[in-house]
Amino acid sequence: MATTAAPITRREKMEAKERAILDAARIEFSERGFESAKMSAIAKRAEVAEGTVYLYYRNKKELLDAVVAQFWQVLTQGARKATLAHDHTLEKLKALADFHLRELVKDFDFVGFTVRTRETGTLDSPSLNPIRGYVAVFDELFRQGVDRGIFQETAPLWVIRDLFYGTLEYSSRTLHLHKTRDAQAVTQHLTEVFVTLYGNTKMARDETNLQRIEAQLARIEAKLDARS
Amino acid sequence: MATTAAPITRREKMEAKERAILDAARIEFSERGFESAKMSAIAKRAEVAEGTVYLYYRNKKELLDAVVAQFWQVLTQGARKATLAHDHTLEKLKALADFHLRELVKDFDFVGFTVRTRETGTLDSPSLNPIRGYVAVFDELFRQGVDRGIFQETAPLWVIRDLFYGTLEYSSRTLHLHKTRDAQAVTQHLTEVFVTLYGNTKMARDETNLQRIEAQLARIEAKLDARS
DNA sequence: GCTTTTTATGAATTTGACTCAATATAAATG
DNA sequence: CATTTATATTGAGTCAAATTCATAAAAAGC
Repeated sequence: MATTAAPITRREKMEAKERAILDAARIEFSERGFESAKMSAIAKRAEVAEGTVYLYYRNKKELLDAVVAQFWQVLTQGARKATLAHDHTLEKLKALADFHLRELVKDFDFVGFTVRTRETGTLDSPSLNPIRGYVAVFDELFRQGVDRGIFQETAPLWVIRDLFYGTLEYSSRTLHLHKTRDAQAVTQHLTEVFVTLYGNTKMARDETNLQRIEAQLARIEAKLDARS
Repeated sequence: MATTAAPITRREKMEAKERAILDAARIEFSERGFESAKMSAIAKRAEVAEGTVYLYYRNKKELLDAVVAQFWQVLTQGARKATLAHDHTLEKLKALADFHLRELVKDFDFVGFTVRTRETGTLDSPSLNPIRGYVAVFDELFRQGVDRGIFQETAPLWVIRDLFYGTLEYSSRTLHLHKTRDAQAVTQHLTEVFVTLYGNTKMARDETNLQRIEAQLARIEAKLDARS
């Protein structure tokens, strides 16, 4: 037991310390915002000296980037889990929208932090990768919808994706400001938007229904005509 | 000449100084971003002493808020002008979307600055008023569309508004990152979205379809009646 | 002109991110 | 296990930049 229970290698120790710093930073940034957050406070919370923080993260901005990256990684797991709970593409989409909006409203500060990270990040900056991973959840979902014949790609995928995430991000802001407004109204509308705009089913169903009825009516009319 | 040309009152002098500081701040913030912008550099550019800046603006953050407010005021004027150039509601909407997206991509830094301002601002913080004024341009436009029978309010106005501005803001970010992508694809799609989602046309088409069927049924009914 | 009030100045203060020489801890070696 | 070597940690010290404030200049009032 002794040998297996306490095999605290040097690496494990450092990893634990890194996690402690990252956790402390997340709390400090969330509570006070980027500017007001003090590196000294983060160090104290993580129970390390101030200088130690700089052994793990080059500077304050890089520490924020790491916190933001972690946030999106956790979010990606949650999103995957939320969508997996459903079978139908549309239900998955609704679940993703609900999940995304709820999390953004809850951890609203991170929207601002993320914008800050994106600001400085270039196209290939690694700090954007976790966000790409998150965005991929939607992309896969939409592609699956296309494969299943539920969606049609009437515009470039990136345009559709920006409509989805853009609407949700902006809405999270107004929902955060106007606490009384109903988040359901947003996601409900957004799924309707997707059905109407990109959905094959409704249009197709309407059309075939119409055609079927008209054909039937024509047959009846012809029969009646023939009889007279 | 002398008396009329130089009636520089104390008030006018101060207002000129305030404008000089604001202009200097806008340039400095744009060029270097909020963190890297130096109050000393702003003071030097405005040709005042460092302490003077603090007579007009409480601190750096408040100076940024003032710059952001001015940005949205100027944007509002531009948006009004851009929409006035058209008669039809849909053309106005397209013009507003084009204008908005173009300006956001051009002065992309201000998207970040605005988020920062919104972060701290509460519901009644005066720094949000200029943004409200800007948003009103869209609201008026949409209402006009409803009045003219072009649009129907199938969802709360704020939901529709968030879809409009959210999509544009998020898209400005991706367009800024991926320079090759086409802004037209966004605004084009967005106007189509509005026609499809909130336009009366679809309903109208459904109506004529329905009328056609009803007419046919009426004919059949008449024939049946005639026979008996 | 002289006094009072308002506005401007920039040196001094303060704050907080970041550095680095000194120290502690762990691994390697014999 | 003692000794050397490598690695990790510390926190006092440096430095840059926001903010303050005693002092000076300018304007207004009389």
